[in-house]
Order: sequence, then structure tokens, then C-alpha cells
Amino acid sequence: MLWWRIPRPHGSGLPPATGPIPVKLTRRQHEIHAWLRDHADSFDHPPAYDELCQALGLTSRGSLHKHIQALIQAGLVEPMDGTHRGIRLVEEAPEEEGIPLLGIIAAGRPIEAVPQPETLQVPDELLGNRPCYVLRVSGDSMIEEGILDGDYVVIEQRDSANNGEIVVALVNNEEATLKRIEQQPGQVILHPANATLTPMAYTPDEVQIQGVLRGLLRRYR
Amino acid sequence: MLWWRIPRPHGSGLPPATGPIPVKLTRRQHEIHAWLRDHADSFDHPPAYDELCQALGLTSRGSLHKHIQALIQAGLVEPMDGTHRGIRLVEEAPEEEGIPLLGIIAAGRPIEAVPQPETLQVPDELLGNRPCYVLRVSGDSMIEEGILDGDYVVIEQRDSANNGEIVVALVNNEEATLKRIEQQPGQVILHPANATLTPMAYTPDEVQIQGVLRGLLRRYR
DNA sequence: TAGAATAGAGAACAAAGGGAGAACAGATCA
DNA sequence: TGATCTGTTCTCCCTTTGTTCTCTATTCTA
Repeated sequence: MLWWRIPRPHGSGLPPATGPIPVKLTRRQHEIHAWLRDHADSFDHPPAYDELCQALGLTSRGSLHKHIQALIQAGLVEPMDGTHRGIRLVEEAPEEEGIPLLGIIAAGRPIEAVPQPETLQVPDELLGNRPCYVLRVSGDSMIEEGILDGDYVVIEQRDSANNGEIVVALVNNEEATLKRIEQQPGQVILHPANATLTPMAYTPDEVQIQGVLRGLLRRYR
Repeated sequence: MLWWRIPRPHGSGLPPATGPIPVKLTRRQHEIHAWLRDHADSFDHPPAYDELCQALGLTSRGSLHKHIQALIQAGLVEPMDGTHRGIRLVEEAPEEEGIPLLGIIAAGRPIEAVPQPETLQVPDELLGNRPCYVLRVSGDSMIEEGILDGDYVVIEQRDSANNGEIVVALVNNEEATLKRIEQQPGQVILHPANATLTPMAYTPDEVQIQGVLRGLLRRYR
């Protein structure tokens, strides 16, 4: 199970559902609500009672009506005031804000974007003043700095860095890498922290700084 | 998220008059409460008496009822006023302040308490079900595990551990240390992660486990 | 050692949960 | 406009679930 928080896309600015906690629901009500959430996308129209009955294995609209009524009471389903337009879920309140996990960084390859943008709850202490993002580290190129395979690094978005800082650098517009940077007149050296790898030198225009390391998170399980 | 836990408002005690008291629970009641907390994740709905009976190896709902009633009395379980909605734990109100930074741990010395108790904002994802605290690491004894001088470690309060876990161990009631543990019949070996240090073996009664490493935070500046 | 506390089994019960189906009224559409 | 669809209301029924009881076995305690 992923341990970070996946934000819900908050599409329409509908009335915010002010904390209707599904805990008050009965088992069946919860089941139906879950079904609606999971299948909301597969309908081009909001499902009518009969469609829903069929999908849920019910024969009686009246039975379903009781459950939907409870969901409306709980603020999870939009009340339909006399209309015949199907069952619509109330848009979920936007999830607590976090820092986006943009992808996986492995030395020598472009940053591999994660399929769907997730966010990580990052302590304020690890953030700078500028916008930040999170990358998952793949590989051992910085192992001697205590940055291990699987760690999450908090990166402050910047296009320049001080010597000695650990940066996310884009080399030749294709390889992204996490390295300690040393900038000299005419050349930029990227130092790994792994005895089996050697520092690499580039011309300044080959290297583009994409951010500076500000924090690190690791989870043990 | 354990969605079926009820948040307990800490201003107005939810348990009517009894309050969040250190009520004397019997052994079995404590067992059942612990089981509920540990297995909360594995239910997608509050468990009914019958489910719980089956899980706990009971044949009689009536027997279970007595225990649950005691837990309700103790304010640990939400009273169900005539509903048939399953057993729901009362959840502690979310701690806004964060996790307490208890002190600094350096191999071979007692944990040095910080002068003024701070709290650290720790992502939920790094926390377990049990109470946690944070220690600042001093020294390089676990450097090869990527735990550096100055890192903050999130420790889950426990008095036992599995082999291979990294634990906070109190040796001879005076030295606290962060090490990987190996428990064998008759001896406990604490493995550092630093080539300049050697594993140390103790008798089981010399070593007291104070917690298990759950997460790590590092700040670069 | 007697009595109390703890723990469980199992029967019986009332109420809630969940569903079927009929009937109805307003909305929708041909 | 009339036929149909859709949400609503209602009544009846069975199952599930929490509760209450009594009875028994075990463990703890004065």
C-alpha cells in the first residue's frame, strides 16, 4: 500500500462537503457509496435508480431509495429536488495540501514521471521559501551521503546553486541526476557519493540545475 | 485512513461522565481493545459482533458483548445507541502539535533530554499505530545504513522487536543506543553500521528495547 | 478454602437493516 | 397530448445484530 496521500481532483467548485463522515453509514450504505465512487467515471450520465439496482443486484427501486436517501442525509449524494436526472455524488472536499511527488530520479536517466501526480505530506521544517517538490530516489549513487535507494528527497525549485550543495541536474537535456555540484570557471563537476562511480565534468551549458536538495524522508517498515 | 474510527473531541469529553480515564481493564478487555486497534485496517467496515467473535475465537456474542460494554464504559469504543452498525473505536483527537522531540541519542550514552521539549511535524505516513517520538541522532554509528549525525529518527514506542529491525535499546539501564538487533536464545546482539565499530553481545536482561525505527527525517541547509 | 472476579457458552428477544413489490405523481419525451 | 420513465411512498417480510439472561468453568484473592 502506498503510504503517501493521493489527492482527489476537485473538479467543479460545488458546495464544499463539510465533513460528512462516512462513519455514520450502515454497511450497505457504505457499499453503495463506494460503488458510486468507483464507477462514477464509467457513466456518461448519472445512473438512474433502475441502472443502479441492476448493477447492485437489487430488484426494488424502493429499497435502493432508502439507501440513497441516507447518503443524501450524510451529504454524500446531491439531493435531487423533484428532477429525474440520476444519482450524482457530492464532490469531495479537496484533500489536505501536500508537496507533489513528481517522479523517480535515477542517475543517468530522465526523471521518470509517476503515472498520476501524488502528494506527500512534508513537514514545514524541510521546506524552503520557494516552491518544492519531491522525488523518489532510485539507485545508490549517493549512498555515501546517506541517500539510499527508495528515499524521498525534497527539492527546492531553483536554477542555480552554491558549490557543495546537492542538486538535481539535467545533463544534455536528457539525463537527470542527483549529485553534489562544484562549479568552476568553464566547467561544472558533478560528484557522486559512491566509490564505484567517478565525478563527471561538463561545460556549464550542458548542465541545467533544476533544484537543490532541502530534505530527506525515509520510511522503515 | 482508518475511516471508521471516531474522532474524540478533547474539549468536551465524549464519554459522558467517566472521561478518558485509566479505567482498569481486565486482561481480556485489553486484549480485545489491542486487537481492534491492530486490525482496524483490515476491515472496510466496522466489524459486527459475529465477525469479531470469529476473529477472536469466541462462540458466543453474549460473551463478547460484556467485554465491548466495558470498553464503551472506558470510553475506548463508541457506544452504539440502538444501531446495528458494528463496533467502532474512539479515536484520539488528531495531535496538531506534532511528535515530541524527546532528546538526542548518541551511542553509549543515556538519551540526552533536550532542554525545552519541542515537537516536530512528522508526516502521518512515517507513524505507526502506536505512540511515536523523535530523537536526534548524534554520531556515526549507523552511517552505513544511511543514518547520519544530525538526522531525526521517528521511533515507535515498543518493548519488543523483530530480528533485523533497528531499535532504540537501553543497555544496563544507562546507555541508550540505536542499533540493528539480533535476538538469539540467551543473547542479544546489537549491530552497528560502521566498519570501525564491532557488534556487541549482551544477555537479554541487560538490553531493554525502547522503540523501533519507523522513519527518518533529514534537513539540508 | 470459600467467595469473588473473570471468562465463556448458549438461548431467547426486540429492534434495526435490508429487500420485494405495488401504487402513485411529476418529469420527460415522442 | 398521451405514453413512458423516474423518483417517491408505502406496506409486508425475513435476516442480522446488539442485548439480556442463565448457567458453567477457571482464576484470583482474602
